[in-house]
Amino acid sequence: MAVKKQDPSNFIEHVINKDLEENKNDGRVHTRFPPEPNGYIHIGHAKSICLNFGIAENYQGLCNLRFDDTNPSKEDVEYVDSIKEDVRWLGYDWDDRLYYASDYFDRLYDYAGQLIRKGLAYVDDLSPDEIREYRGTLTEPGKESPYRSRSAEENALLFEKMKAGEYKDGSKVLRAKIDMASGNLNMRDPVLYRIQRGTHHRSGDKWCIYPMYDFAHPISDALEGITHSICTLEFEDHRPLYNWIVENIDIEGDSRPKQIEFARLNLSHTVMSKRKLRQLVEEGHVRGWNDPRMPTVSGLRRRGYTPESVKDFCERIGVAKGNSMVDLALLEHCIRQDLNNNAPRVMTVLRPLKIVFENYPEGQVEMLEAENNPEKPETGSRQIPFSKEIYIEKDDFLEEPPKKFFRLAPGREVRLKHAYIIKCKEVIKDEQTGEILELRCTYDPETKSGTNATVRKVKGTLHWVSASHAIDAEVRLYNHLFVKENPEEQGADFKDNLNPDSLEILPACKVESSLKKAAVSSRYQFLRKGYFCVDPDTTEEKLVFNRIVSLKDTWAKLQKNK
RNA sequence: UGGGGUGUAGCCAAGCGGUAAGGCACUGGGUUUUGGUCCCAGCAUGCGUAGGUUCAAAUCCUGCCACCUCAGCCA
Repeated sequence: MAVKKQDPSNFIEHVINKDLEENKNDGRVHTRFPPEPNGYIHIGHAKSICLNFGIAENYQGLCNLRFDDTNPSKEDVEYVDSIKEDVRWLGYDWDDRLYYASDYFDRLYDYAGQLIRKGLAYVDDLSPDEIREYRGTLTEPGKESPYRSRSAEENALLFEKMKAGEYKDGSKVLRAKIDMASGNLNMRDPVLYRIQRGTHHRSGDKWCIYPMYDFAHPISDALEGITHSICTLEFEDHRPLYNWIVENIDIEGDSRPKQIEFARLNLSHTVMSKRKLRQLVEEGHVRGWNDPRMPTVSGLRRRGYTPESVKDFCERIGVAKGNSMVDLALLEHCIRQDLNNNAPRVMTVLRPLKIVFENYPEGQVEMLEAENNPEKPETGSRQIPFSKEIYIEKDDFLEEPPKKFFRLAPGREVRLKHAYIIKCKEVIKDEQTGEILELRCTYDPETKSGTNATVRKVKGTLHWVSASHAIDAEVRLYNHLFVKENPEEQGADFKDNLNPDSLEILPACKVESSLKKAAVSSRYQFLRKGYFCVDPDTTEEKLVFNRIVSLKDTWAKLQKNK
């Protein structure tokens, strides 16, 4: 028995509360997530998954996973496997309620027979082109097919022969007999079954006729006892048809599922249709469905997003009926918040610049204590080596520092995180190119972190790694996949807006040695840089990191606004 | 031009006749050995628009405007 929610958080929960008050569905709440296995799911699907499974959780109801696999020409087990993995990764469980529309093919066929006997469906011999012509237009009514008035007996026989494979693909269809003059085109005798030979990923070659979505979906819902069938806005004008099917078919039990539509998710700086995502994959603009730049669930996972952050995002964006475009910055906020609390900190240098300490003894190494996560003191600390030669970040040094630049410059002092205050004495350059090769600095032994002498304040603190102890790594920086907020605006080819700098590979980074055995998929905060995740491309010889998201950077913002 | 929807801040989004929640973004300030985090403050005399009803309207009524969506034997 479902429990009414006290604080309905969107219009769908209001509807459900009302149904519960009115004692509909014996007090049950039962939803379903019904993907077609014809591609990898993306964050828009995640919104639907969180909605459907979330409602089941909120109301102590149930949510099924059902594959809507009524079109063998487009579907494949590869996709059903990936979808199951992705739903599980998000943290949802369908228990024993994994269904396939194809499981219902026999019953669907029988229900079609029921409609035929009631005189509510007929076999039509019109060609696809003719059906389109007869359908009329948005403003003019359609006209009835000459085959519309066949007897129930004849229709039953014809439909049986369709099933038996006696007709060519596309030569006949089964249509509902509704209203060719309806203002809603979906009600102008919609096609219920088509002849389409092709091996189905589950039923094999058993069938040569397949039910259409509009016929299979409401019946599947009813058979599973779904109470609230949640779908996206473009199905709004299919609702009368959905109801027509449910009302004209005698389903065992008394289930009257209700279709409710909400607005699909649009995210800025990316695209969200399977067709376009497929195009990016097939034309090689990305490295696959799980490329870390893709908004697919598998892409987000490889990028390093946590399921918690994705679910948090789905909750924050809300559920409504107005088309909207959510700012990618909100997704980034969600993962930053999660990882700020949970990711261990490490020091890495992405673009190394060497520093030699003139006053540090040759060959000496000392171990310094570094906290693992200031947000979680209980995670303790580790020891990191300090020595005569270290690397700092190239852009943490400027020969001619502008105002408000708090980092290193000739004659200036900064603190090295967890270590000492240092001073820049000399800049060594390539005589030919003028390129800065290394810095000569001194360190102040009185200023070791954690000692009393640390009362001395300097404006800037830099991260660093000991040159001889650091290990090499490749770091992949990701930026927006598209340069425009809405890549598909005004009919422009979305691919023209692809960001040429969406992937930046830094092959020669220096990372602290504690990362040596970092497990694939583990996440870290690279101090002052961002959150990073070990990519599966990592091998014994080569560490590879993905940047999940940068840290907020007010200095960079200042520069940009100038 | 027919049917179905939607208009609340730069972006999402609550609100359901009693005088505009919250989040993101943005802007100031404080703390800080991460220019991170955290904290504080600011950010719609206004709810597409014009009328009407009411003591009282984002909420109810009427007209208008804008945008989305539908003419697959896809889902």
